[in-house]
Amino acid sequence: MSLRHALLGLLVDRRASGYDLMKLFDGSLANVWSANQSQVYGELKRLADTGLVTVASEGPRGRKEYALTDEGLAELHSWLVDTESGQATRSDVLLRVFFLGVLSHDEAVAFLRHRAQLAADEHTKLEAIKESIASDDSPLAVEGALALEFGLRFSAMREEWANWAVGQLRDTGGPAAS
Amino acid sequence: MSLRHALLGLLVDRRASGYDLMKLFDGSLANVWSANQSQVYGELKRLADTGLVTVASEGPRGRKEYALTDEGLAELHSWLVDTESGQATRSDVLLRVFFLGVLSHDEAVAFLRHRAQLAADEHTKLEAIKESIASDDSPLAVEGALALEFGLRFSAMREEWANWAVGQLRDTGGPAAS
DNA sequence: TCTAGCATGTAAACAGTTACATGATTGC
DNA sequence: GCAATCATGTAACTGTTTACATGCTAGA
Repeated sequence: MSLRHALLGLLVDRRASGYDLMKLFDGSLANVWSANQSQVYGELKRLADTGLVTVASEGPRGRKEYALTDEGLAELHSWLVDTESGQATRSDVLLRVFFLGVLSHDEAVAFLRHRAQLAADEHTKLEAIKESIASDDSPLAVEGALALEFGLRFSAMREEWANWAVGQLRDTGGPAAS
Repeated sequence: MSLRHALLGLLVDRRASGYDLMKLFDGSLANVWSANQSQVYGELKRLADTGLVTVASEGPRGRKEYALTDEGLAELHSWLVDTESGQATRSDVLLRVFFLGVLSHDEAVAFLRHRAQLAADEHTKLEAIKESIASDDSPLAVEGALALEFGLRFSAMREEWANWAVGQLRDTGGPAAS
């Protein structure tokens, strides 16, 4: 249950309404976590019921501004420090790779080339973001830069891997070569 | 909904019962996708209702062996070729990285070092798997090798990134340095 | 006035996890 | 006979998505 912690994290350095938080998800956090409206409002209500956040003020249009409580900060802290690990890796793409044998050689190559292209596109997109945050001095800049670098390295890795994999298929004649 | 396609994929080169499929998930596919018993049995029933698989034979203890139908193979094929992309990246770890500012410098460093260690451990584990599959000549060996290489590159990348990130914290004094 | 954007919520469905429940068969 | 393993299923709960529903308010 990380959505809860994402909300707590966002409330650390600002108060915000559900609406504000949704925009933050679509903005700064988009490459890392996503959430939709239903989920955000529901979770905020639950967080308020549990006392991890409070309704700090109510504005026009029924706007409710939420603020983090001490309990909420404590919960966030323990989640951050917590030595979990039980992440059941689930990769849509690797699952497809596993069944590449069902495709013809050409189809399999096209699949991998497409993957390489998607990774390259993402890399370009992240480079652009890197340029833009280099100038401004927003909060989350330090942590954002760490996450960004992860994305850059990951997309580069994926592109290299996909190109390597195309070579592998060529060498072996490929799975189910027609 | 990839579980459905994982099942179809596993049924391509063998017939299997729900029980067999669960073991396949825990075995060959464990690093790529996971599924539990309830899910497998439920999905198989649904697949049979839709005609994507059939009950090929019934054995002792109520064992039902499922086989892929032509419709099932067609569905698998179109899933493989399908140019999706809309994968909402959700990274538990990067989410934590984003909120690293809540932790003290030492805690943040410990977090990243732990990440580096986990990645290194995974790399070691995958190296061992690579040795073991080099010898035997099972089906899925070609595709499995592609997925394995992805895992090796990814774990190496994660370890390098985490170590780099520790250096970044040191340079900047770190978020919320105490 | 009217549109765009602010703002919150509910309902239904799907996906996935955990726990419980049952019973047959094989091999020792 | 007993234990291990084979084999299937149900119920309850959590998380996520999609769609629907409602209404206010600021500004052109």
